[in-house]
Amino acid sequence: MSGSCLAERLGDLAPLTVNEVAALETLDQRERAATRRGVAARERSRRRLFILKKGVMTTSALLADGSRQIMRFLFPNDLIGLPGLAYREAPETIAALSDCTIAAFDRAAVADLFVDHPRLAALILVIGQIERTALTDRLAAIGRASAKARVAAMLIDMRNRVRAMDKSIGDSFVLGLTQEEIGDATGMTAVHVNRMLRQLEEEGLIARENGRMTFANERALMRESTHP
Amino acid sequence: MSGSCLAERLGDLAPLTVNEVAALETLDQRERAATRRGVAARERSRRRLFILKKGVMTTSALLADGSRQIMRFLFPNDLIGLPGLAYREAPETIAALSDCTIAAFDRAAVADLFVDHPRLAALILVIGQIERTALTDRLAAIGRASAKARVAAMLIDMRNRVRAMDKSIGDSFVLGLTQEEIGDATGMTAVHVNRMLRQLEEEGLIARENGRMTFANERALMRESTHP
DNA sequence: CGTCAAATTGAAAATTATCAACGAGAGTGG
DNA sequence: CCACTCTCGTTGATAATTTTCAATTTGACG
Repeated sequence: MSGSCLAERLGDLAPLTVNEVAALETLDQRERAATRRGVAARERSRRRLFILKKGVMTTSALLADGSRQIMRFLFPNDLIGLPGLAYREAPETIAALSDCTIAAFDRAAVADLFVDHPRLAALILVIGQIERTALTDRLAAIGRASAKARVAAMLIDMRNRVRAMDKSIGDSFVLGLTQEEIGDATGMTAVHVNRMLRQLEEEGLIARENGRMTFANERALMRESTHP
Repeated sequence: MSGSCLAERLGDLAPLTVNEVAALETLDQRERAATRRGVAARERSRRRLFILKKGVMTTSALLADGSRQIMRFLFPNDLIGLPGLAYREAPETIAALSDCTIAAFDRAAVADLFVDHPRLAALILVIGQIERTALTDRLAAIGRASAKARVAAMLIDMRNRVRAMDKSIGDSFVLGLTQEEIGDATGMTAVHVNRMLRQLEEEGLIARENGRMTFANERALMRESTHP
């Protein structure tokens, strides 16, 4: 099927009418590939709306002193570039963590879509609010939780998102992140991330072999993630 | 004038047509008062869209251990409850820092509005993204900046927002926050907030008398706010 | 005057960062 | 195939930051 992936995403939130699907399919969707570490940095200044079709990406902000804060991990079907609808200069830096495929939509065309199909606009608004809620959750975690709790929370969150794509995944999955990336997302040093992972492992909450992460005691891990 | 305050807010982003303004004015807007510390907590479960007309409020999340993370400070004309459009249970706890007046809109009526006036929907979407960008900025600050930098950044941000309401304000303003509230917003202890304020004062960046804050050296304060 | 929330301060403890070093594994060019 | 280099993970020692605990102090207010 050649269906629009935007239709697929919006359809997850609410059933779409045939008309709406048809309208979404008229959108010119331009595919592009991005390779690991091949930062799609140039996308920063463009104001396109993307959907990630394959792979994992991050959005992050670079700070004055060169440190980085990862804002969000993007999984297939995630929308990228919504803030670009509000700002001339999209403030997001986008990077691919693995080989990725993205589909780009013209911003103006999306805006036109809203006129004929206001319900689609509402769904995009809903997506924006869902993302925002995820951000506030992270803000609370980073602001108030201990380093170990933040790492535990990120592991659980990642597992849940990986599982959302592949229902067959249980408590073992491949976390395709370096410890530095985990640190950039949770606001701590790579070295400290290492120590926290080690602690979680020594306490029997997780196990690690190669890049594979296994939740040995998910209940305890969950408890740990809500610690002060 | 009895004009809709929602029209006022949206009109700040882009000129509205007469039709759009008229449509906004048909919205039933129910005024309500909230007093300092009189947490509008019950609003948590309701799914209303509010506009703050007078006073200052906060949205915050309460964590498992009783600590609090302030997500956002709300000033007059700010929209409250957008996330409620996406979730049955709005995850925000709203509290009034001073005596406030709010205007409530029915969520369903707002949704109906989108059908006839898609451009208004787009503007609401823009507001959502602006708020979101503010959140990502705070996430980066809390995740990566030092305590002193976070306090400095918050002071500057607050001054800017106060000044946005009252152009006559220069580098001296009343910061109506306790040090504990500053701590809840920046992710640190009230005691440490105190020490950081003291340091900023001793370094000649700010001055304090009663509740009044004065930027003695705004340039240096700005520099401090972008520190690692 | 009594009381209460908020601000302030010092001392000690806990958390997290920094620095420096080493090892394992993956590619790469000779 | 073998150095070689590079990134990533790991670890220890030490320093810096931030929290915690425990008093005071201050100012507003009934």
